[in-house]
Amino acid sequence: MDPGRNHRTRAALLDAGRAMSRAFSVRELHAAALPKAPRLGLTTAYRAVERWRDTGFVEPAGTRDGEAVYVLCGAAGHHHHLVCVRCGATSVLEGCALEPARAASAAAGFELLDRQLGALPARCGDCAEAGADG
Amino acid sequence: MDPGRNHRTRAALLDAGRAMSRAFSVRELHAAALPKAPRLGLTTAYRAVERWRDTGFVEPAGTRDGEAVYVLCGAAGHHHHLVCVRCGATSVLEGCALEPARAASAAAGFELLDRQLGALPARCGDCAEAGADG
DNA sequence: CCCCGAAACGATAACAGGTTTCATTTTCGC
DNA sequence: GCGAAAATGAAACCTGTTATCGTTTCGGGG
Repeated sequence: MDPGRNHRTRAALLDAGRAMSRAFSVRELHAAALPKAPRLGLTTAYRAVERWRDTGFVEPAGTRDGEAVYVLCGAAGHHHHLVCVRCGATSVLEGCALEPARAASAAAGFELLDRQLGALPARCGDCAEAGADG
Repeated sequence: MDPGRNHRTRAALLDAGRAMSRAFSVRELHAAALPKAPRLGLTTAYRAVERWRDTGFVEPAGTRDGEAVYVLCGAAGHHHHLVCVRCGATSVLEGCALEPARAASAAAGFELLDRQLGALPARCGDCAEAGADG
């Protein structure tokens, strides 16, 4: 995560991004970085996330209320994220729990694009207790 | 799929929907039904898909070029669809190939919401040949 | 066959997320 | 410091989707 030229703005966004412990939207990132970069514009937050996505620092985790959300992706090897659709809490599935699905897909003549399934919708323990069926 | 009151419009949309052999957007459905219902408005197509989704006749299959797309969901039991992200071709995975993933998720304290994974991104054989890596 | 209330329709406007534009500001190499 | 290159951010724009609202269509009862 080279901030490139040392723009304070970019550094503030990077700090805010690193501090994210759950799935976050661009708007949330913007709000989180705002205290450290008061004049931060939403456009720049979008550009930062775009760059992070290209470099693999984050990956898309679907949408929440119509907004695209992302998760930090520190690990390098093949893995998948579990993302609580309610609170955004995340967990990592090491290895490839989708291998059976991939095999079944191949049998059907399709190649499963599990790369695009980097984030799997789930419900965390806390939210399961808190109720609201789904 | 009760067309409810026999509105020609609704019947035309239903016919067009049934004829869809691949994942389709609302706009595509609208275009497909237009010949049989010349004055068909886009709003009505949106309403039809909404109703179909509520009744389980179709299910969301992600987005393509920013448009939400849907797949027919004839089968009733637990199953998943494979959807080619390139051409929209679909296939059905009977049974639950995601059971291992579900088990792994439970071990991490998360409940995998495989209902929300009704459509899995994939690449069909034809498009795999046709090239364009992904 | 005609009338009536209810439901569905469809043109338009409103809305929201996301992207693009472009003038201004910041940074880096000299 | 100085200038070029890159980054920033406010605002305009585009597009998919939803809400509004007057009009049309349907089915049933007289």
